[in-house]
Amino acid sequence: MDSATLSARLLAWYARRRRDLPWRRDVNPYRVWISEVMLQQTRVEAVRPFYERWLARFPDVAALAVAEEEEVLRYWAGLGYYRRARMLHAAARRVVAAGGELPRSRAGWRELPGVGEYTSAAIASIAFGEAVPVVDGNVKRLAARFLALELAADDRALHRKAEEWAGQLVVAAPAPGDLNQALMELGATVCTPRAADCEHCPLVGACASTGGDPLARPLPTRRPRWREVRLEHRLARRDGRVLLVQCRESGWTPGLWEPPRLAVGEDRSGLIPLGTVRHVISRHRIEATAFLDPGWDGSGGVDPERVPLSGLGRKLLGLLDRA
DNA sequence: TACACGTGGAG
DNA sequence: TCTCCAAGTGT
Repeated sequence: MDSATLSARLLAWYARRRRDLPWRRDVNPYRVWISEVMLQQTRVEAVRPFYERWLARFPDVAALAVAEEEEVLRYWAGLGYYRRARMLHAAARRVVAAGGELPRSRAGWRELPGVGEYTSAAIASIAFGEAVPVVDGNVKRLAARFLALELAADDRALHRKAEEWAGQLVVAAPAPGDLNQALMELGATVCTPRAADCEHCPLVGACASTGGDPLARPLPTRRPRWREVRLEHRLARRDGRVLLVQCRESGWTPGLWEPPRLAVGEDRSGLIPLGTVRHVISRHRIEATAFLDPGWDGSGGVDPERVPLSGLGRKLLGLLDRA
């Protein structure tokens, strides 16, 4: 089956089955940009509320550029991969400093911090109709199954094959942005990692995995080993304020806030064990024990509503509320 | 280049 | 409970 036919099938399926998502209403380059960055390695359902709040507070690139980083991070807190927010903010400031016009081409977008190979192609195709393929996890999975490629998800060879395959489809499509979104939508809803609903797939028959075992591809990747980490934190509260410190630039969640860690060997006399929380960051499994410091003099106190809390910080403060 | 970077949902 | 992994990017 030729690319034009496949593209037409995908577009027809997409027109019928596309989900109603906030960033698919009132499409403009800024909104597409925000949605694409939020969606990096993040599920649609997780993004939805963050996107709505963000757009209400930062409706355009100018509003984002003039905001303080602390507030930007507060609107991102809970979404994860916080570097995305800081790069988004830096990019907005750069755009505004250069006159306020957002780029109109893939190459222009690619120069902005936080906008890589995938995101530049997504924005250029969706917001400007540029016929460039997107290669995300969905497209790679679809390509592996459609072309019956015995390659692992993290294999660069699969990335190249997927780009080539999607490239043929997107140049054959009258609406490149919709074609790209159709591929990703298909991967997210019909041809998922753990299920393949071939009955409802517009590519059934043309796909090399039809009647076979689509779930066998792409091949499994090797996982990095978990690292167990034990931490101890000092918690204190006084007059509605709590003891918080800002995470270092070199840490897991730079710029975010959490209760300070107890150094190894630090004096624990006078501290009361509050409990333990578990938290996962990247490949680290953290077990954090909280100690209440009833003698805190209030110095360094922060209103927890006013700063972006790390996930671990949020869990630790939860122990404080129950104490 | 391999690795670091978050979080939460699904099975 | 546990593993996998989601519309990636930067170093």
